Amino acid sequence: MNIGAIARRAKVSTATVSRTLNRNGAVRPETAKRVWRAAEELNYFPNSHARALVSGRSRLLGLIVSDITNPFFPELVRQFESLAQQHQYDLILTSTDYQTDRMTACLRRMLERKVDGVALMTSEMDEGLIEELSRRGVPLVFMDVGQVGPRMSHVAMDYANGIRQAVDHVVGLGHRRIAFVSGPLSLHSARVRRDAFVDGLRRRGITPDKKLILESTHTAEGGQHATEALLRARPRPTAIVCSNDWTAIGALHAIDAAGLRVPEDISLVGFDDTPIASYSRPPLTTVRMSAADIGATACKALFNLIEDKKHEGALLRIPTELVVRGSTARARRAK
Amino acid sequence: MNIGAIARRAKVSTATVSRTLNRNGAVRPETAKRVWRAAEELNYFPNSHARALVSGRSRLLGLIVSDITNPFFPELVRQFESLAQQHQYDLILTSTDYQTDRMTACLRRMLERKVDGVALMTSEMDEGLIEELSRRGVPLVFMDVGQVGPRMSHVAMDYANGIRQAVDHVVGLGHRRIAFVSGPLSLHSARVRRDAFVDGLRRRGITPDKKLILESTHTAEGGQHATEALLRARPRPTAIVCSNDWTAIGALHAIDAAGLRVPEDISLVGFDDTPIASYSRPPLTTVRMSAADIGATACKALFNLIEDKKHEGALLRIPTELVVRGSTARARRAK
DNA sequence: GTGCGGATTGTAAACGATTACCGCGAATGC
DNA sequence: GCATTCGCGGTAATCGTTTACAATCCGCAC
Repeated sequence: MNIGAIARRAKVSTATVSRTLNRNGAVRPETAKRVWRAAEELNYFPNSHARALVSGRSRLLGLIVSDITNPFFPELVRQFESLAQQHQYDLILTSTDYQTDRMTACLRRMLERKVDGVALMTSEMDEGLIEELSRRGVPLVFMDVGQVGPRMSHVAMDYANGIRQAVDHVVGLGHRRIAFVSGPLSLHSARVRRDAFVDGLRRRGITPDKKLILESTHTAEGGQHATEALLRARPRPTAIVCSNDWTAIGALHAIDAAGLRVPEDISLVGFDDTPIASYSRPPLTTVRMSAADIGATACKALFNLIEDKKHEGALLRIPTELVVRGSTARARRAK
Repeated sequence: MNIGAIARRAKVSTATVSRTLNRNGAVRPETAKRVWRAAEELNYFPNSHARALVSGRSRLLGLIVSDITNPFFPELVRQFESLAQQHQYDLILTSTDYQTDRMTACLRRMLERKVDGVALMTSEMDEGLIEELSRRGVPLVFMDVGQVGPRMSHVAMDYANGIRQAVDHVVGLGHRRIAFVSGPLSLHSARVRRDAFVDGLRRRGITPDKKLILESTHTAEGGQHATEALLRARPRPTAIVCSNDWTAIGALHAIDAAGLRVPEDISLVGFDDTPIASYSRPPLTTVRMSAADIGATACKALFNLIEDKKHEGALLRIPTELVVRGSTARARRAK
């Protein structure tokens, strides 16, 4: 069931079959009809490897994330895939699991598969292979951390602004002892947020207290442990900003376990606005960074790079927005 | 940078290069060394399309799910992908978004890409294309709904048993008016669970009350609405079994909004044991069906089918386990 | 009748690998 | 000393497309 079989059945050459099936080149309508019918009867499906081999384009897009299990990603992947599908592209999804060697393997396979473009949102990098991809003209879109260059776009998230919004919000509510539960500081994006927190506090005339800034793991467990530690501080913080919704959920548990209440005793702010934020109790005040937007933006950026002859990359900013729900409240008068 | 370039540089033929790089065929060590060095120097990466074209195998696996955004899937995908990666397979991920035409498109693309196997967990099906895949000898693994046959395995989840465990648990706690929030009954798996609920009740000598069985959407919103309706029933149910953790979360909200408490006033059971279950307040009693297990089982089943010469499919059962947490308690003495 | 041009269609060369088959020299057996 | 075997490596066919180029057909103007 290849193009040759169709050709025989329709009594034409393989060239004509190809022309018909791809609707390019001129084919007399009656000839075309014969070809279509033959293809139909033989249940023909084109072989994309053969196609890719000769055309040099695979209609394959690579998407590399660190961990699909992180609740932030599914919506991103969904949007990305949906757009890719609309444009008849297939998606190769890989996770690095936060390991550099897996990242290397991923990129290598992308190279071998001749993907038409790669979007990546991970902190692990393999500079060598990235450069190799770039050298071979493979369009790249970095999400989170990255650069802009020829055939290289960057979807940047405005973490700094988001955290600043969070800080302004709780400061505006009268809080002064404000804690921050950071993600692993090995991650660039975590450092950015931590720095933005410190900076946000200073802007409002508050001297950050090192003891109130804890490193954690971007998980509920991490948030829980960090918060347990924070609650032992004296005087206790009256507000906690978390670098992630799930750490906030963990914090919620720790606070609950300590017999305190959110938001009456302690205000809590999350980050990302994943689905859990609206369904925790109380619902989380959080900073929205739309994963769907990011996925869609990245995919479109990739298409632009693929089609654009000028090969100019772009810097695309994802805005953040403070979503006030029930986990923050006015600070109680200092005792 | 193809095999020919390496051949020239190492002053051998392309055949020798291929033999060296694939470590099959006999090549004198010194010749091999020259080839490796040339490959290294030229930064060579094999072209998988050319490979696939001649070998007929693509080292590509298709994974089709209905919606990656459903919190049950990420862990499944992660496990599947991880295993695939270990075996040097790449993953093409597609979502059907619950639409049959997207399913058709997905399967068609799998066919064109000559994937070595497809695993699918969706309710949408395209019998025609499935059969086409099967006819072409593509191994298939169905999760959830499906059949066993030549080159066709089925990873079956024991929904019925899971629901029965849930029912037994609440009945054991003294509940008699037990409600069930079902998923959309257009889904086979939802019907199975609903039927198992009815059956479980009967086994314990309780006549199911139609008014206490509501169809919903497998989302938090759905659970919330359904529960609001349930709470208006008189006498009120004292326990609610949900067909999904997120509907249970929605139920939790509805109950809270009504000024009632879980588990004191109403006991609540979820299903799946997604991460949210342990981090809701109270933590959900739920039926665990390990998504990780399912993903791993499916992937292994696929490998078996790919390697097995006998082409025998298998039926693999995923067990369920009741996880008792804080959302269920003894029924209060009937007033 | 001849020549021209546009519309169709065919021939064959890529694309980049794998591999069946063959050739050649050296080692081995007798 | 000759045949046989084995180790190594080259030649060329093959996988299923696309596409440059050439060939053919047809209508039409002269």
